[in-house]
Amino acid sequence: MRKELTAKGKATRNRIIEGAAEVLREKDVSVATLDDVMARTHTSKSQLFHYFPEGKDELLLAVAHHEADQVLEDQQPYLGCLDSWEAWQRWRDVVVERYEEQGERCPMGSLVLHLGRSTPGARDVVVTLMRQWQASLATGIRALQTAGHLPADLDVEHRAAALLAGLQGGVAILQSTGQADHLRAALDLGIEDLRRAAAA
Amino acid sequence: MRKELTAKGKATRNRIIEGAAEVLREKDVSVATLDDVMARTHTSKSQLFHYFPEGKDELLLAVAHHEADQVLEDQQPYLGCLDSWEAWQRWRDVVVERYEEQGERCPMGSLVLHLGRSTPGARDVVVTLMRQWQASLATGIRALQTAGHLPADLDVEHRAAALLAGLQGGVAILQSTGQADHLRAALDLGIEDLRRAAAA
DNA sequence: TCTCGACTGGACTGGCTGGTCCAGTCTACG
DNA sequence: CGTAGACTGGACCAGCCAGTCCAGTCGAGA
Repeated sequence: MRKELTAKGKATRNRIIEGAAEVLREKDVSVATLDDVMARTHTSKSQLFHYFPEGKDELLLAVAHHEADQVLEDQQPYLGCLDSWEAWQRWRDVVVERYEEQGERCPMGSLVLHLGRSTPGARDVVVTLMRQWQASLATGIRALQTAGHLPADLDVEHRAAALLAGLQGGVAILQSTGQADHLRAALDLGIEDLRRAAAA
Repeated sequence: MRKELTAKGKATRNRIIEGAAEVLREKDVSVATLDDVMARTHTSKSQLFHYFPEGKDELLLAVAHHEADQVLEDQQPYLGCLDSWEAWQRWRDVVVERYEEQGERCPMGSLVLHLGRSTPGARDVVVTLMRQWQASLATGIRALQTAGHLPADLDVEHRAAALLAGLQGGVAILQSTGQADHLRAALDLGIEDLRRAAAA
């Protein structure tokens, strides 16, 4: 990642990343080849290695970063303002819709799984993503607290963690079985239980 | 899968499956090769293709079946008798322990992800596994109902689905980040909320 | 206009790996 | 025994694919 990238160079680099992301949304990492990326982005091998000297893994890592950003962005503006029960409901709908549409393909998941521990920094992408995600949920819960909808002694982080786990699991099951029931159940009951905690 | 397998043949076939399972517990599917399996099981290529004429995918599918059985078996006898709050707690402990020990490697997950839609029957393995898993949880919740610990009008399947999602998500996060916090949070809050439903 | 270095094209290579083939051994059974 | 067919060994093949190399082109700044 040198600085000496021309505007043109930067554009090409981005085109490669985005093209690769598209490819990975269609086929699994283990099946996707550099040739696929080349075809999609109208670039040659030398360009790929020009912008990603470390080779495939470096490109894949860049794509992972790109996709991680995308994941959170796709939930906006809802994820950013979870300050009422209605807002939570809307967020739930968006999440369900997004992942139902995405279907079984999960670039992030397979990407990081594939890079694994071999590539330093791969794990960090997920760790950061999860932290940010959970932080957003926690912020939402706190917003409910300050609005007086939830008791102040609620263990916010614990709740947020469980909710995120349910969401992730729902998505995982959706991806491996094709059924969204679990995702819906996890989110609905997660929110419902939050409400119940309010009553308690 | 012909019938004409000698006792010796069966033994070899099983040795291959179990050896392959071991290999996949150490390295990802996309990295594991038939040579790895050969080395581990002291077999030759011709044997692999003798017992799995369809090649690698057929072997992998057999391993997936094997692993799916293993997953549920590892939770016994606890998963089978969730008839008291203490039993649920013990089950929780076993699950957490099992997956913490297993660490980031998840043969089932990557296996099915890798086989994907290309191999018919691959998805069925997960679907069946999830159904059985959820059924066991549902049975446990019903046991609590009949014991009078939970109200009779509780939506059992819905609860079981959400719990399973939380569990799966916790495992997924554990595997991709190395932290078991989410798994613990999901199970603890899942059970706690069940209890709260009892009070309601 | 000249020049340097960023940028691009595409042929080539080397290793890996799934899969094939055939020759040889063992074993259940008549 | 003997033999058919299950079982085993390992050499060999072919395709794929990441990565290399070099010969160019383009463009910004002196």
